[in-house]
Amino acid sequence: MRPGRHQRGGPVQSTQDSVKSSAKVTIADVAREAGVSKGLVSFALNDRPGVAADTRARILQVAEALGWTPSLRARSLSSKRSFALGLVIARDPEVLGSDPFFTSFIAGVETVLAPEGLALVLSVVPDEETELQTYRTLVSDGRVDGVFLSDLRIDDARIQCLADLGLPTVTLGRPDQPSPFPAVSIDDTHGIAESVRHLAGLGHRRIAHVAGSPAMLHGSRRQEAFTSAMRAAGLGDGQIVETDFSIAAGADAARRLLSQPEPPTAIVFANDPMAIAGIGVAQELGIRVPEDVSITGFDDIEFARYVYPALTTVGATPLVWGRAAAATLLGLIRTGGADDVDLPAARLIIRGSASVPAPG
Amino acid sequence: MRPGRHQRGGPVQSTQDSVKSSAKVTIADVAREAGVSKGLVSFALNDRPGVAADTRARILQVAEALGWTPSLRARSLSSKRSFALGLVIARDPEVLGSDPFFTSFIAGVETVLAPEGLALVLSVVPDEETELQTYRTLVSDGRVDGVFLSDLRIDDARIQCLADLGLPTVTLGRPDQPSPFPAVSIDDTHGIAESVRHLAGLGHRRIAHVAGSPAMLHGSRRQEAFTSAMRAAGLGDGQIVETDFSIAAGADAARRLLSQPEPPTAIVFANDPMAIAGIGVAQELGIRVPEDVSITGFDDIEFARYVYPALTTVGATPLVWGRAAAATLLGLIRTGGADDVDLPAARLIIRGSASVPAPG
DNA sequence: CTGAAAGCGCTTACAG
DNA sequence: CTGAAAGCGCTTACAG
Repeated sequence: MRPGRHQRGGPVQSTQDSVKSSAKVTIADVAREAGVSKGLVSFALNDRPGVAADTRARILQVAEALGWTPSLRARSLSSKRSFALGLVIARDPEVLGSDPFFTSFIAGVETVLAPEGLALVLSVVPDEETELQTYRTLVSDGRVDGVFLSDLRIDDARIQCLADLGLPTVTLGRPDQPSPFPAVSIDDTHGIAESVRHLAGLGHRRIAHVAGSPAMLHGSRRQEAFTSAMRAAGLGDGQIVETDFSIAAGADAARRLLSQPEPPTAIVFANDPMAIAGIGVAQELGIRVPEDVSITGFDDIEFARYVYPALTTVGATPLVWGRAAAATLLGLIRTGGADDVDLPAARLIIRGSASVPAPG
Repeated sequence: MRPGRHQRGGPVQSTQDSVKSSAKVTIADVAREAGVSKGLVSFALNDRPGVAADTRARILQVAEALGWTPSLRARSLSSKRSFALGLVIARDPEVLGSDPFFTSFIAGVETVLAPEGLALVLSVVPDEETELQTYRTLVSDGRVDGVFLSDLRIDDARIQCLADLGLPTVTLGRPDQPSPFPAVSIDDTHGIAESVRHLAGLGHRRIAHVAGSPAMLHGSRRQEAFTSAMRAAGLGDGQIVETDFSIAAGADAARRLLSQPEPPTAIVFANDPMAIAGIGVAQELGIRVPEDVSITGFDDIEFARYVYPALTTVGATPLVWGRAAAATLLGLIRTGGADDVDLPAARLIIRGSASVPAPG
């Protein structure tokens, strides 16, 4: 079949012309039909006080009968709202693809937005400068009524930027600086500490950590959690290799750690994709998992259950996080304030990739 | 630290009041300052003919000086456009998370939308009925000027729905029915055929296929490609297990195939996540990859390079696809018509998971 | 080539 | 509790 040229409204014919004609009903039609003013229809629609109960009922009934849907565009212009929330993701798309966090997070967000008639505007940008520019454009275009701020960084410049823009924001996690925005957080240090204790309990002494980026809050926080858990277990500081959270960097780190004269007997990875790459590297080097080296991850992505050996990891709940963040942002926008939310800590899920170290 | 309550505009103070005051500049200010009518400013902004070159230059210069950004909301209301494109994804979020297709696709879309000042509205819905309802809402709200239709299905009801709604659409792949919409496609049958030929060339005779959902166009098309390639190689029809493309189903299928008395010596998986699960299952069963069973995938997700053995697979290019689809949809919206686009066929990428079968 | 005016479809004070 | 009117900030025929 050769590529062809398509015009709008081609071979497939519309069978529902009623849809199109009914799309033209306006508030004026409803007002006339109900015998009231447009203003009153608006009041009834928006549940504002000052409309007699029976009048309101009649208005809503007429609206229903006429198939009236208030024009979002007109409402936006006059009320200066956009009925949409924004999420800007600044990551290399290649890296992004291997991290299922955002798709689950977005699915969680949608469960609260959809029933409210709100939309999600998504941007994927290559770097922080573009991200800041995107926020400015989003605000000057009036595209969104608020945004989610993810992947918090050390001294995150985006917080001041969003505060300057006056854009209602919810941060995913608590920033390391004064922030005017509510934070929806999940404790991830607990899971790292649990991982270390689990491995120490199995008898491991040389435990290494493949950390995420120290410039990112969850990277540095997990690294700190690792260090203090190691000390608490009397195992010293433990060897640490920092990465940018990417699979490639995780594989490199694993290769470096396992190629040493005295390699660790266990490695705690800061996320699942790196841990899975770590399993691959070990196998490639002829090092058995978990007999020769135990491996743990973080996130519990779906792959974790299906690689071999199945990955012992910390279970994050991005869907729940998305739901909570959306509810909080909505509350902030509607009431002008919102409380911080602390989600239940992520817990260790024990599978096959960690076991007692081989003797010797 | 205890959760606290946040008000808008808290401790962080705005340092750029100019931003806020300049946000109030309207077309009337520009018109007055430039000594012309609002209409003429609008004409100049939109590059419409009928404005003297020097007048246009003066207007744009004044606009620049005043820091005027035309109000998207006002433009939307009067021009009946929304300056946004939509993507609705109907998948289980868990399954979605393991498939990096959409994040890369979206990144590709963004590269063309951002420079045009257009936004992407994203919806993740649980099922087809909700998806259809989402399109209707998108249209009646005037949220988007067009949408991308992905994951094409056999007898896809969404095409008629979108045609009825009169919503400009680009389909990812060519539907199996008359469609009024341009299609942006990538040939994936070629890659499957290449996989079969590669395996046959290595000496495999018993080759199985873990197919995707037969209700989905790319699932059934890849399956047909497998069958005809097998016949062309004189290897019969080959054993086929159908799945829903999920990792879990892929693992089940692999387990079933490999637990037979006379298991296949090679398995062609319809996507990478299932193939990776297949490698895991084989290892779990003590079956060596590729010595005892060769495995190939489809997509070339990032993980494919980092599992062990690295996955021989077919390289898809979702980023390129996103770019082409966005360009096509834009063209359709602006000119009322657009040509189909055929992207270069996905090609086989040879890595370590497929080799000559063990003798015997 | 340019201006004055109506219109897009709502919301929101302001009167009564 | 309800109505009449102005306003949100653009675009678009219609005149000239």
